[in-house]
Amino acid sequence: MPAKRQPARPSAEHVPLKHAPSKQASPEHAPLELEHFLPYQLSIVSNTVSQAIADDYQRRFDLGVTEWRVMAVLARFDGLSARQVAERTAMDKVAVSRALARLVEAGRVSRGTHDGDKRRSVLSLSEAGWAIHDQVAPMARQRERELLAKLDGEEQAWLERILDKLMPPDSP
Amino acid sequence: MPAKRQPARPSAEHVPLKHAPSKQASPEHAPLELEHFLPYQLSIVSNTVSQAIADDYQRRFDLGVTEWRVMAVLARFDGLSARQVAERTAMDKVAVSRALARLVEAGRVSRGTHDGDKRRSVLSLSEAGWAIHDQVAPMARQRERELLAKLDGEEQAWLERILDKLMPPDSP
DNA sequence: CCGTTATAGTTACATATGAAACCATTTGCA
DNA sequence: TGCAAATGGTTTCATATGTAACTATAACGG
Repeated sequence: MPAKRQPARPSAEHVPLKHAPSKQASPEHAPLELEHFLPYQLSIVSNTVSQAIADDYQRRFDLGVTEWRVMAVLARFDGLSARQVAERTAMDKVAVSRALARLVEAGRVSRGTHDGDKRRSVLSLSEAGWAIHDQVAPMARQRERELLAKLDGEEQAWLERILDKLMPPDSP
Repeated sequence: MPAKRQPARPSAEHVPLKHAPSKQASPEHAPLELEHFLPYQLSIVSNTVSQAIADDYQRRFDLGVTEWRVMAVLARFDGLSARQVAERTAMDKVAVSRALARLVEAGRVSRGTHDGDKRRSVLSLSEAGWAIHDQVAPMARQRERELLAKLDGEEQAWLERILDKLMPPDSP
């Protein structure tokens, strides 16, 4: 199956290579254009955004992303168990366990035991937890707005719709 | 500043809480709906997708995501230096250094020294590297197609456009 | 009832990742 | 020139994260 010839790849620099460029002009190596490869783009955009947001509260409150996520769901659903938190945050139970350890230690979350099932925990934001939450939540929203500001209204609507479709069908 | 009353949050379970739910019905705690929070969605979708793709080649070729990215850019741009690879992959130089260490060790990338600047390296995929590349690239594309298959044509077009806009303005 | 199996959560280990310190070389410029 | 500052890369260390093993409790089947 004779291969279709590729246009010569751009050579990065006009510099004589010391070592052989292996199969430089060889056929069929249709290379990925990373910067237009969807999973790559998603990863970049996601990391950039998350990083930007996290930087805000990370240092200021000594609060990790995972911890923040846990707090966010406890703000909406009081009294969840660790497992339920895991479901709602798309984190695995180990991550949740660790986040909770820190949060409880810091007095931001209170942990009780489920009546009638001593395995389960019953989790709530404490006063201190709420105080943090009420500062971080607006910051997060603000960052989201800044991100969306790069798009016009139509694009924003589509993005919302598209992400909803791409989200794995988990959280109830 | 007297607060606007929130509708009572749904209580997670119909179970008596042992410990006080702190400020259960307290006002003003407008909680984030994580599952509609853009950065969160991006993170989930991105991780899900990357994971799915990586699983394919990770085990089969003992090839990490970072290594694959390096290979992908070397497939397009032969003879790059490590720093240039870093730029093109949005990875930091440490990550690139490590990825290269493994790739060179595995004989998938050959590393020379730049004539006239002994600090710089000159990188190329080796034969073995190309062999891997030519197997992985189609797999990656296939996964991308599967992801896009969840969207109709119009949505696909918008997504592409939107991601291009959201991508940080780096790679030349 | 009692033993098996499942579930909630934690711990331990191994690997990944990021920041900063660290060489070597090159560049800029007094 | 020659020396301070910058650049390319690697190493080190501290932290994060994932997998598997483990503990405790609960549910199930005979």
